[in-house]
Amino acid sequence: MRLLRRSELPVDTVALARYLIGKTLVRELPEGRVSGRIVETEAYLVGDAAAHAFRGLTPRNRSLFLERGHAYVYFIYGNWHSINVSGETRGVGAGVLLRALEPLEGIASMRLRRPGAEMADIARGPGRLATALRIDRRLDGMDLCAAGSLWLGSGVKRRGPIGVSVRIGLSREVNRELRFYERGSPYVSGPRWLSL
DNA sequence: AGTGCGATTGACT
DNA sequence: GTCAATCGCACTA
Repeated sequence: MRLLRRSELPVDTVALARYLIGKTLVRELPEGRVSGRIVETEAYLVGDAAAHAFRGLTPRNRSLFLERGHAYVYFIYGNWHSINVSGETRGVGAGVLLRALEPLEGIASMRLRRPGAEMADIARGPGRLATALRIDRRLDGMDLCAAGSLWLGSGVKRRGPIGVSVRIGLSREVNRELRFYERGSPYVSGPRWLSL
């Protein structure tokens, strides 16, 4: 597993959302490395009414406007964090929501933060993923293409077919098929019929 | 200054 | 399957 270079990331948010399936998200913690294989993503595009960047740059969403490959971490529902990877050039607000991981390294560490969770549930869902990797707003704006406490790594296994569906949990733009997932993976979130 | 709600989760029926 | 929890942020006035 090696650090992905920014030049390897597609210069298009939809292409990036597909590209990230099968790649890894790596978190370096004092107790050791925690990592997982990305199995589910959603793209949030320019002009997309469901996107946090839709109404322009604000203090909260500014990381979405960074050069592709930076982290946008936000706090939601008073309890959870979610992480996006910015997807366009500097000044353009778009990103890829990371929705689920297949745990690879540091599973014991993840379990400490996800007590009682079944293996498949440890990082299934954006809030759970962030909890498992101890991701919070302090990591907002971090360059994921640089060695540090959070970074994107190359793929570690052969990739299965990628499925496409509508995005989960939205009240706007509900028909756009911008969710991508690894078919057959037990680590993918959402209702089963969405992941066939 | 006040209001409404959200890219969710976990507990409970 | 249903639903409350919980609070930062954007928007209105």
